Amino acid sequence: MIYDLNPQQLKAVQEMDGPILVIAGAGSGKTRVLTARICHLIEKGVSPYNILAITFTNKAANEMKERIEKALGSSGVWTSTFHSMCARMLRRDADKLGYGKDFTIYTEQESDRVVRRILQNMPYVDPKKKGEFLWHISRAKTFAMSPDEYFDVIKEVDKEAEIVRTVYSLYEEELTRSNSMDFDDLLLKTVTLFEENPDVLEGYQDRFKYINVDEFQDTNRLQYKLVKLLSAKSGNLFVVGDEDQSVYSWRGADIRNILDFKKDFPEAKIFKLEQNYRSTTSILQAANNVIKNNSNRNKKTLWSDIRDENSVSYYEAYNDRDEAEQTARTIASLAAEGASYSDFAVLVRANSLTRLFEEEFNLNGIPYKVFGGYRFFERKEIKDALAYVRLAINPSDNDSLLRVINYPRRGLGENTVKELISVSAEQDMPIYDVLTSGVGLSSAVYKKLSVFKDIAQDLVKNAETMKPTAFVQFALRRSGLEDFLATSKDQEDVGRLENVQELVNAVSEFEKDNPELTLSDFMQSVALVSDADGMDEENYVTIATIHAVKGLEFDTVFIVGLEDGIFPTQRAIAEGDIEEERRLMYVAITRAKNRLFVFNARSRYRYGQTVYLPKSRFVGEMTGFRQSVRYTNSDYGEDRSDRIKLGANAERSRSVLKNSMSPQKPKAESGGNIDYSAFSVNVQVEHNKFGRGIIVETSGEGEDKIAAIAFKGLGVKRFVLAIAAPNLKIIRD
DNA sequence: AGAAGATAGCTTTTT
DNA sequence: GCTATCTTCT
Repeated sequence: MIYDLNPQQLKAVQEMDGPILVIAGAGSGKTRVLTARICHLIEKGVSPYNILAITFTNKAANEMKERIEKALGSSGVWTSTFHSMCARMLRRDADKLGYGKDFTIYTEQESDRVVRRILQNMPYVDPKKKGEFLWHISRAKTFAMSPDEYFDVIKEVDKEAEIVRTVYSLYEEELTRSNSMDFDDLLLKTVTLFEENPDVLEGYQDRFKYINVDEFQDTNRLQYKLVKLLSAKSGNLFVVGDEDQSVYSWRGADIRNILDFKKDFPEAKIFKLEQNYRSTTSILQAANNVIKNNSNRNKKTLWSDIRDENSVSYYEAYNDRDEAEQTARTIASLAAEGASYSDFAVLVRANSLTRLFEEEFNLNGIPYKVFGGYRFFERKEIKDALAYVRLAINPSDNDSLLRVINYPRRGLGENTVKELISVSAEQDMPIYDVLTSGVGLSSAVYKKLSVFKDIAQDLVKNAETMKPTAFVQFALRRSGLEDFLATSKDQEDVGRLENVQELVNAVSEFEKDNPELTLSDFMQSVALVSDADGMDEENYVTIATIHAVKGLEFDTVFIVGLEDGIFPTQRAIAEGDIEEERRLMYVAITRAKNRLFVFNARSRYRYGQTVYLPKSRFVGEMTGFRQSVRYTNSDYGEDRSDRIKLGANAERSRSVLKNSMSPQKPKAESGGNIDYSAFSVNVQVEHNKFGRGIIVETSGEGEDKIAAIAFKGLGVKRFVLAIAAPNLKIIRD
C-alpha cells in the first residue's frame, strides 16, 4: 500500500467487506480514499470486473477511472453516474419493460414541453401551474408511485390532486408512446426492471460484488434503493459523503440517506475524515464558523495544518458594477504578480449574477469561462438540429418530431399540428406512425404533411446505415435547417449556423474517439453531460454557480453577491429554511485553497431596478477573518458613464422605443439635455406608469444614430443609451 | 400562415 | 431588462 494515506484514511481503505460509511469533510481526501479502496480491493484479489463506482458527474467518473488505471496500469472497473449506469442497463433490457432499445432520454426541457402540450388540452387549468405539475410528477416518481397511488397520498391535502393525477397519467402515456424516459424514469424503470426480473437483478448482484458510491449525501430515495438492491447479495456497500455538503434537496436528494445509514445497516462501520488538505487554517475557520450554525448534522470540525495570515478578505462594494470591477482588478493584479488565470474562480448563487463579471473581464482582457446556465447542448439551434437526429433514431419520439415538423417553415399551421397530436393520442400511436400510415387523418392534412413525411422517412432510413458524422451532416441538409440558417436575414442566425457547425465537429470528435460507438450512443452522452464535464486545463478564470463547482478546488475564490435575498435566497428566508443555503455557503468557502474574497454590493440592479439589500447573514457568521472594507463612492458620480460593448441590443432598443410610444399614454412629462463625449443631443422624455423614461423626441447632433434612450436624472431610476452605429459606445450607468 | 408588435412575468441551484 | 407568449396586422 503506497497510497500516501493518513491513519484514518488508511483504516477506511483497509476495511474491505460489509456496509461502510465514510464521513469525509471537504478537502479531506475523499476521492483519494475511494480510489485507494478500489485499488486495494484489486490488489487483494478482487476482480476489477466485480467493482462498481458511482459518482455524481461524468467528469468525476472519468477521473476516477483514470486514477485507477494510472495506479494499476489497467482497469475494467465500471465507473459511471447513476443516470448513465441506468441508461446502460435499460438499453440492454428495455424490451422487458415494453420500451424499444433506442428510447430517447428527455431532459427537463422536453418534459416541460410535454406538460405544456397536455395543459393546452385542459383549458380549465392555469398553464402557469405547469411547474407545479412537473414537481409533482418528479416527486411521485422518486417515491415510485403511479398516478393513482400518488393521488391517494395527496388527495387529503391538495385540492388539485385530481388534476395532478390526470396530468401525470397523460404525461406517462405520452412518454411511453414516444418510447422516451425522463431523468426520473431512468432510475425508476431500472428499479422496476430489477423488481420484475429477479434474474436480471441477480446477474448484476453477482457481477457487482463491491459497490462504491461517491457524494452519497446527494442521493435520492430511488438511487439509495438502487444501490441497496444491487448490494443486497454481497452486502458490500461503501459510501462516501458529507452531510454538510448536501445541496440538492430541492431535486429530491435525501439527507437522511446519510444521517440514517446506521439505522439501515446496524453493522455498518463508520469512519470520519476531518483533516483537510486543501485550505488554509483561516479559510477553514470561516467555513466551520458558518456551518456550525446548522442543527441537522453530525458534528465534526475540519482542521488543517496549512498556516496562513489573513487569507480571507471581505469587501463591501458600492454597487454591483463596483463589485465586478473590484474582482477584475484583484485578478489582474494577482495575475501580474504571476498567478495564472486558472487559479481563480468567481462563485455566484444564481446564474443571473454572472453578466457583469463577463463584461468587466472582457474590458480588462481577462480570459474566462462561464459554467452553469445555458449549455451548448441546450441552445435552441442545437436542440433543433438534434431533434432531427433523435427522430431518426427513435421515430416514436413525439416531442422531437413536433419540435421540427414546421422548422424550418413548411407552411404548416396550428390546426394541422393539433390534428396530428390528437389523432396520435386517440390511436395511441406515435405521430410518426400516424404520419406514415395516414391513419385517422383528413386527406387535406395528410397532403400538407407529405413534405415533412418524406424528410422524416429519409432520415429514419439513413440513420441505420450512415456513420454518425455523415448522418448529422445529411440531416442538416435534408431537413433544410442548414440552408435556412445560411440564407436567413436574421443576424442571430449567423451565430446559430456556427453553433450547428460546432455540433458537427463535436460528433466528428466523438466518432474519432469512439469509432465503435453509434449515433445513439452519442445522443445518450449528450443527454447526460453536465456542465463540469466541460472544464479543462486551459488558462481561464472560472465564473460559475456554486453547484457547478462542487467537488472542485481553486487557489483563489471570490464569493460574490453576498446579500440577504440573493444568498441566502429570498425564498429560503421567507420559508425559514436556510440550512441548505448555509451548506451551499460552506461548499463555496471550502473550494478555496489559499485565498478567499467575500464580496457584497450595497446596491444592485435587479429586475430593471436598483435594489438595496443588506449584507448576507453568512458574512456575519464567518467571523474570525480580517475585514478590509473599502468604499469607492467617489469613483461613481451620478453622471459617470460606462463603456460597454454594443451587443445585439441596438436593433432591439429601436423597437422598444417604437413600442413604448404607441399604446399607453405616458403619465408624466419632462425634458432634459445630455452631453456626453460621444455626442450631444436634446431629449424629451415621458414617464410611463412603471416610472420608466421614454423618449418622445430627440434633436441635435447624432440624433440619427440614437435608437433608444431611457433616461435617468429626470425622476427615472436608470438610463440606457443605445446607439445604432456599431462602433459607437453605449453609455449607461 | 407568418411576421411584427405588445405585454406579462420573472431569477435559484441541475443529473 | 429580458424573454416567452399572446395579439394584431399583412
